[in-house]
Amino acid sequence: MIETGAEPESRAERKLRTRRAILDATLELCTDSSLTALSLRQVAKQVGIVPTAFYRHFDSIESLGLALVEESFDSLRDLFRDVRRNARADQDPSTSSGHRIVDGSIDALVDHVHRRRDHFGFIARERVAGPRSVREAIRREIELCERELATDLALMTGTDTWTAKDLHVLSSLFVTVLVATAEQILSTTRPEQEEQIVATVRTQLRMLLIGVYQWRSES
Amino acid sequence: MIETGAEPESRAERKLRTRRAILDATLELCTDSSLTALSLRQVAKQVGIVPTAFYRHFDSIESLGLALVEESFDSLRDLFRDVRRNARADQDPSTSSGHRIVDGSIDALVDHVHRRRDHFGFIARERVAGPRSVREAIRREIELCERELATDLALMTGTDTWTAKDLHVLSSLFVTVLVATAEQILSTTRPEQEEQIVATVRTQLRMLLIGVYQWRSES
DNA sequence: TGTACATCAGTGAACGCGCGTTCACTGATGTAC
DNA sequence: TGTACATCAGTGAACGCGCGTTCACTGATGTAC
Repeated sequence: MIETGAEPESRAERKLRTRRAILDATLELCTDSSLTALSLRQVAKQVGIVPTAFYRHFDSIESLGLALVEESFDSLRDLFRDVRRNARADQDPSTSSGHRIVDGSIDALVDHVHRRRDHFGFIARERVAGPRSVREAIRREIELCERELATDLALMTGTDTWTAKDLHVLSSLFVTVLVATAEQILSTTRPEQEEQIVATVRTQLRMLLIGVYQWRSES
Repeated sequence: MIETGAEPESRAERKLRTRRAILDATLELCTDSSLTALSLRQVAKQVGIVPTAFYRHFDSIESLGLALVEESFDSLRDLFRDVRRNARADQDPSTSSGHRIVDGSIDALVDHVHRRRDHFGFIARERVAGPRSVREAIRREIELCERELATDLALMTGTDTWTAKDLHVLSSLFVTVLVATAEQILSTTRPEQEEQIVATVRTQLRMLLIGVYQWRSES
């Protein structure tokens, strides 16, 4: 086939593009309010298709929600990857009490939340207010993240004597603080307020790290 | 007037009773899904009144939501009062590293969350998924709680040299963990899972307390 | 105490509207020969 | 390469239903004299 200026778009490509548009429209439409308050017709209207065309892509708003859980957690895992790379490149906790790892992780968090407000907002909201199946899917993904982070923490200096249980306990606390911080960043638009949030969480993690360095697991 | 067996109910009393029924019906109907997905007609049906009678009590679902924020935070303040009384009765951190205060506070949390699942669930959900005005009202109330807790923390042994800022930072971390724990308790029905949640948060707070006892505020 | 009037919580019909879902369809793209 | 047929993303009419809100109303409770 001879290449022409006008790109030929296959049926499959076009379908994928519409699917993408549905996902984007949904993220945009539920920035406040939640999936459970969103109608199929609103989504179709935003995308520019007739309501019935929606069914070519998803069974229901709920299954569309499950697809959004998957792609939102891709964004969350991107953040985790950045944090991990950051921490590996900066292994000198003895002199800094982990300050640089904390600062770097928070910077990464802020950066990723800004870049994907839609995904992080989606997780924060639907985690408690979405349809049951969506809430459960999010809970499962968060548990995966906690487990993953726990194995990372085991590689840090100072945690070599910890039990697996204690590692998971710490991991879960980090994830809780991370989620709460993301929620706070998302709920403000004023930069000086955001700086305050960041300064607060930085101090919180430093306080916590002091405890971590002193902690000895009970057999 | 002569007292009879059948109680005479004034118009005002009857109105209050209906108002109460509307509040209760709303809490029950939105245990999953959120206020924004709730219709005035659903509420009226549950209460057993005609939809238009709703307007005798509230302008809209949103203003009904604001009333529920107030009464839900009454429950939260009850919890805070219990925790405070508990902590005051048990002032011996030197020997226990605050273990007994932590344990007592967590017990109080679990107890109150069970007794008012509806109120705590309402706060957790509408905090991120409610109508804007409801979200804002909840944010304000939580900030009040944080400030209140900060002044309580100032009275604890060991924090006498802390800056006001650091006290608030710590207070906000406690509230974050408290909210997250309440959310987790609410999302499970299996007792053994709840024990696990409680054990986890107990360890988390103990780790944190070690850091707190070592913390020195920078001038 | 009795009467005449005011108040107001709750009623019920009606409205226009957006909802999810069904169904038969169109017409461009893809495939088999 | 050309033709005949299959696929299938998107269309558009139609359905019965629940929505918020309006309006004029009813009848029990409350109040003034």
